[in-house]
Amino acid sequence: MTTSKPLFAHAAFLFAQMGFYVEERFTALLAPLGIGPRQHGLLSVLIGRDGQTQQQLCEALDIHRNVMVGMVDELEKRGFAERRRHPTDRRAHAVHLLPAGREMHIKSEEVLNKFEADMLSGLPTADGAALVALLQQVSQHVGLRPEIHPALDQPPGSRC
Amino acid sequence: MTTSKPLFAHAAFLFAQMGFYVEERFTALLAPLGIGPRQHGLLSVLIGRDGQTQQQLCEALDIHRNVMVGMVDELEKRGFAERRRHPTDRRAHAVHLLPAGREMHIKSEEVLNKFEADMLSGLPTADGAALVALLQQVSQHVGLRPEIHPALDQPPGSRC
DNA sequence: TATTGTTATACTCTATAACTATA
DNA sequence: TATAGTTATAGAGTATAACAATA
Repeated sequence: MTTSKPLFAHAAFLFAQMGFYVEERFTALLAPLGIGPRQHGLLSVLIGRDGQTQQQLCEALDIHRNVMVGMVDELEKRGFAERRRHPTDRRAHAVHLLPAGREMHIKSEEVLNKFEADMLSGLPTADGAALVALLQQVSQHVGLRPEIHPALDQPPGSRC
Repeated sequence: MTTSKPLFAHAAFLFAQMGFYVEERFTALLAPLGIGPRQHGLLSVLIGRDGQTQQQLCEALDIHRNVMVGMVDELEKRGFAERRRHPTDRRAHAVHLLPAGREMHIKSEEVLNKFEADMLSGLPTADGAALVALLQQVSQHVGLRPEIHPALDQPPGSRC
């Protein structure tokens, strides 16, 4: 049997296709705010818990520590967060949200919610919820931790 | 109301997360065969219809024509396909599959099917089918054409 | 004048490695 | 010796523009 399904019938193709679409579209929608998807993700993690070290932020978002430097630099430059001395480890920085950062996160999450509503508006609401639930199950089943974006997962040895 | 859902509850995050995962994992699984996901996609399109021009392949996969040159170069180098004269347009090349290309496609599709089976093995089969159906609906609703990977969609003016 | 395929150049993103100051 | 943060350099991938042959 070698009838070779078309790409559109493949779950993997659909995942990759939707992944690229979301990345591209969300980037475009956030552009007027002057931030990108990763900045939004970083703000979200900081909203969840303030004062984390850059290392912890790296692990939460699965981003390399070299890249995190630039991301926190930009948060500081925009007045969204600031580096403070870590209470117990003088090597580390504690990254703290500032009011402007919280305001920006509110705006970017509005953009995100509207984007998702539009994206799923072709489906009955029950189906949209079912889709999210199924996605969560698959994500968990393949070993992706919540809150983690597997952009840089393959380096065999060390990371972050 | 500003309770800010965690990232893991967001459909957009889950799509992006799964998209990266699939891209990365499928790349790793294909590596022993010496090809990448895009090569598999190109073979799939050629299986569907032989002798298309590079331009048509560009449109089918939404890949820039400059990139397609290199991709077809590699197909030729590996003996998977060859450029022939187009029957009616002497500017164009007709890309034809060779037996080795068909064999490679069989192998790479086996890899893909096994990968997908593993990925969805945590779900009841009915749920897996439902997930694929929902993904297709959403993909179509947001304007993604079947067989098309929106990697390079944003350039406002021309493309391909 | 527009289109197909091609090549060259520039730019972005990321990976690797090294360095410092602490632990 | 190992870790947090930082910086610099090199590589992969992609976009832009230009070109020759043909429509």
